[in-house]
Amino acid sequence: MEITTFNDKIKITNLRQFNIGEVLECGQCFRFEKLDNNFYSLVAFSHTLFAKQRGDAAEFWYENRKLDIEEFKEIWVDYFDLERDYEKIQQKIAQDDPIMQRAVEFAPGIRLLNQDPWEILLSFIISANNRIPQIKQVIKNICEAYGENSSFPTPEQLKNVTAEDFRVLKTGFRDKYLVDAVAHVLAGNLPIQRDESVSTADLRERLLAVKGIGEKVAHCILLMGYGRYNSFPVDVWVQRVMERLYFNGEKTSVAKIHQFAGERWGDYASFANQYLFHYIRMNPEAD
DNA sequence: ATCCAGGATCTCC
DNA sequence: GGAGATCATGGA
Repeated sequence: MEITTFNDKIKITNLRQFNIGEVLECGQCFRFEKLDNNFYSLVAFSHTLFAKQRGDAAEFWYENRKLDIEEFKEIWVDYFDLERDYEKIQQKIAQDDPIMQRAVEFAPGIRLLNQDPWEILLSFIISANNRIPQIKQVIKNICEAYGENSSFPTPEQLKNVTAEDFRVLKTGFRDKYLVDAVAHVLAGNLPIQRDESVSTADLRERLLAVKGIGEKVAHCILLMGYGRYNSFPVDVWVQRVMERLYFNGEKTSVAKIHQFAGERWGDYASFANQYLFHYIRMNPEAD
């Protein structure tokens, strides 16, 4: 991977295991728009980034100002998880596993984004029993209503927002859950930056104490917000693909699926989860 | 029109 | 622990 700059853009060549479309559309993030094939805009850290890819080369730039190499390395290399060896991960999880091999080969350009825990917290509360286009719309509504320049609002900025206020933004029955999440963060019950000194078990307990966060959403937040890669969210899709392809079509409890994922994939379970989720969602009849 | 969505909660057993 | 009803919203 080589990073260079030209005009006011960043150019990366020799990109491996990275596809901007697969990264953004595999269900892990919500603030992005597809502008054309292999051409997207996305919002993170109060910045709108444009990204265009062709083969193993990609360009990244801002709309109104220069994106230099220092800033790209400071912010976006970590965000896109570009320093992790995904070739090794893919080999490891797909070894002696033809099912996982197919899932990886279907979208080998997936990367697990390092996203803001606070934004992920609210986003995945909103995701419960919801569709992705609607999740995106609700998050956009919240950003435009309370964020500075339509960036994701801070806990402070949501301090006095009521359930009724959220309801206007089309959150539906999740309005009170969002109020509770804001309160938990403002009370200091939940760290809103990645803090490796807090154990995953402790974080999980703290998350489950928030109304609207159950087992599945907690795993999503641990995975995408806090980077705890042994997390394994089990939604209807993952349950379906696990039962069909790993449990011989038999109905299986979430606890048993967690045990299986932990034993088979360990600290790479989250990567396996993301490949599987995207694979079954794009190929509902897959075997 | 009825069903359903990357679920969670409440109730009841 | 598990089964069933309910929860807003909007698209098919």
